[in-house]
Amino acid sequence: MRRAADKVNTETDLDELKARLTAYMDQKGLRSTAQRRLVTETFFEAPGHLSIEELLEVVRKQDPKVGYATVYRTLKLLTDSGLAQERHFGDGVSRYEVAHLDEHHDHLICVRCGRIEEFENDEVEAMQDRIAAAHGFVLERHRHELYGVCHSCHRDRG
Amino acid sequence: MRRAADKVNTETDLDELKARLTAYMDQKGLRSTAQRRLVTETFFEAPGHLSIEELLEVVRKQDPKVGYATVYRTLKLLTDSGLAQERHFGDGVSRYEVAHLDEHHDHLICVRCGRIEEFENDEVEAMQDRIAAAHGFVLERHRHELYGVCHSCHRDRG
DNA sequence: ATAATTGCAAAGGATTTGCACGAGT
DNA sequence: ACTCGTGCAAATCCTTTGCAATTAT
Repeated sequence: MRRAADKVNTETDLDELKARLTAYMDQKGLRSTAQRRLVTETFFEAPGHLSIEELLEVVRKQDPKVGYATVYRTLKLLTDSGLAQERHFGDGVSRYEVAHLDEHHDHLICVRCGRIEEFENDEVEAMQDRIAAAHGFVLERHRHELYGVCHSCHRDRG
Repeated sequence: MRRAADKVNTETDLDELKARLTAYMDQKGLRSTAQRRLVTETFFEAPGHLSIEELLEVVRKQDPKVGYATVYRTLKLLTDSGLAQERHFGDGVSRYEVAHLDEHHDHLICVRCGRIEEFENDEVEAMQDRIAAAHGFVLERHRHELYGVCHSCHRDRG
């Protein structure tokens, strides 16, 4: 089990991600195009929690002709294949992060500067299962976000 | 401290809510109109987690001429005054619930039928404070949602 | 009277979709 | 060849806003 603090995807992770994507696309009869390769690799290598707009900006440095629709469609493909996860932090835009292959984590969001940190807590996870069970629910997933003021913002202006 | 299971607002709650709203409006120099009274009372008496559309539907049974904008604006007023809270459960619409005056709770959402239940767990709350502190955050609020299959959906189709 | 509120319709922002053209298999 | 993918623009969905008419104070 990796720790949530390991933010950067290693080269091995990247290979693993690409392999999974290829497998998924083969199985569905989908095609490997230059745009898809560009978008997916950019996404896999980028830091987490990007919006479509942010991702497109990076992508266009390589190929300025790529359109919004392609990025939306490619992220949908990644989400469907389980390699990306869509997140909403309340600012109206969808953000995506690479699905970590062997861990689960949640988020701390600074309400002043927007910085996003990750955390992971097995006790909370265990408690969630118990809560769900007590309500007769079979848990599939959850969302757990803590909003507050991060250390540097707190230092800077009380 | 009331329990999250007490879903229906009592008559006393209703009076308290109205009193707070009146106080807020007086202080801001806002006016009491027939539409506002209708929207706010409908909202206060309705079960939690309504979308604007759902609320408007109920409101229009009393007065079919009320428009979307009025409901949006009134809910904004309620949110600003602290009497309503806006929620997003991932289906693209904003939902609102009456701000409970003396409790905090989170949500369990059935991914099949959309049913929403509430839960409350002090241990989890305490843990959140510790997690935030460990990351140097001062916590303001959080979001904790459990998505799964509820008992009746599970019974009905596995 | 004065200023706030309403309802409509138009504008906004994010995301999706239709379609003709282009590219992968 | 055949089908899927792309890029553009138009369409859609939810929400906000401008404005003239209406209403509360």
